Amino acid sequence: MLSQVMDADGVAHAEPHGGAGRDPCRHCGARALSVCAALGPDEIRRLNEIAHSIRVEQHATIFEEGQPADALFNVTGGTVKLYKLLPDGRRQITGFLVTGDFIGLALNESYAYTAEAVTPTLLCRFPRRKLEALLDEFPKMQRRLFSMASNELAAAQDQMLLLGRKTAREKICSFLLSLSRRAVLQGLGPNPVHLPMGRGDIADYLGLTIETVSRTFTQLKTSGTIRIEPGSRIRIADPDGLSAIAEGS
Amino acid sequence: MLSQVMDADGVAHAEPHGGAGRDPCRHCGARALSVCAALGPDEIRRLNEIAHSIRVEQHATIFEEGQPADALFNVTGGTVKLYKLLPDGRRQITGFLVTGDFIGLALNESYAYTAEAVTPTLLCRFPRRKLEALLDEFPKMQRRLFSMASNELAAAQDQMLLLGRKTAREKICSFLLSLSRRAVLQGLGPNPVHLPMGRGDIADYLGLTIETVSRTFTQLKTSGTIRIEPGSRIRIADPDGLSAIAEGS
DNA sequence: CGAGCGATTGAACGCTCTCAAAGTGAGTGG
DNA sequence: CCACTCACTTTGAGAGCGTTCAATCGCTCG
Repeated sequence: MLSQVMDADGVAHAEPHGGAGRDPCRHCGARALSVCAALGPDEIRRLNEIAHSIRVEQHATIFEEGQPADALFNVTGGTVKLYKLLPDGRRQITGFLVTGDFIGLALNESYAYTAEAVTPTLLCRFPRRKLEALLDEFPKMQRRLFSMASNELAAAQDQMLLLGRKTAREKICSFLLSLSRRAVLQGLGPNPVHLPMGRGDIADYLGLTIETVSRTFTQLKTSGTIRIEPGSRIRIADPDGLSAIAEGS
Repeated sequence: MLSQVMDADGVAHAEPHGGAGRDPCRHCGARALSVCAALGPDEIRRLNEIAHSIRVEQHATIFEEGQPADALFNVTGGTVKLYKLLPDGRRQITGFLVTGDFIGLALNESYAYTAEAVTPTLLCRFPRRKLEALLDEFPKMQRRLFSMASNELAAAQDQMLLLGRKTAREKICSFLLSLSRRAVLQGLGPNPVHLPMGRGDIADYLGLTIETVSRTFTQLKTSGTIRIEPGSRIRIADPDGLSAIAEGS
């Protein structure tokens, strides 16, 4: 529904689209999912004052690793990937963010990773200084962000286990499971799973190559664990089998 | 100096060693490094009231993955490893913690990993409920913990890049560099680097096997990049070379 | 219908793992 | 004081999983 609107017109650059004075929060798709869910009306109003809604076209860069971290973002529609690069071009995607996710929880002076839109994306932009001031004023907001950072830390540790110790097949199955669980959190069904990103992105997220990702999908399809459906969708035909493989048993 | 004291006597189990009423903070080795560095006298006093100093012998488990997270810890001496296990025993160490580090920043209901003492260790134990209450009272403390979580998140992302995209040699060099940098933060010299953990722990931290870790050390020694010294110490003979390898160039 | 990009498939290579044995060193007991 | 023990580390040989290089397929969009 969101992507339909956004597919209709290509936007060249990030472009203000509401903001202070207006009321972008009122129709925000992330309202129930993100920081905002924990806030009172007064806090929402103050957040509203410093926030600007931003639209980003597919494949556009939101910010780059090493740039001064002037702003934080809340994803209100679409999918974003975060990645780090080695000098020779090897890439590790550290996360895919969807509606409700916060970009920039690692509140440092400069961005530790590049953020890029996987699909056309809507963001809510918060100037860092102003947000930090608000955090001092509203401990509840800070508490909420801290809690989100905690969850992200736990997810990062799961990902380390995946990257360091799982086989290609286990990685793919874990990935599909986590997408399925996330879809449920988003209020969607657990099956089939939509993969907005390409094979290359999946490979760089799981520490594999495109070819291995593709071969593993084929193999899971052949074994009857999944079915590949049109529109970048994968149906989990054997959820228990998928879970069993994902956990290495 | 600390380990000398602790090597002198074996302690069977975690054992209170100071706490409310006393003043464990006064002589705390982490005082200048940890949360406490950002706190005022009043806050320190209140922390002091809920904290207990704990001594843990080498190889003892501090808590296990999945247990209810009743307490958080601050490492005040020694080295601790955190790890996650797959059902078949494969292990991923997600971090080595030293003096000043906080265990349990992922403030969830249950521990997401097992914590185990690599060396004899001193900890400062905070009951979770009481600490959370203090956090509400002292936003500055919460801010500090949030900031530590942010840093840990950034470190986790670096580790994902390492696990997913670096070669064995690059992993080892990155590991040595990070230990060297950490030693400087601890007020020690950058060279030589002390490795309190065994090859197996290094392997499980870097997503390698013991044999590959050993072979890679030998190879770096042969190429003149490092020298292996007695007492689990490694001298970085060619810091620039080490950095170059670590970053993949 | 043709162009072009992403995905799939194939074949061969190589880095790391696995299995196995020898080496090393700290702690123990004779 | 020295030999023994046991755990850890190192070294060797061979195998395998995932990669690399290359070609084909198939979908989407002009």
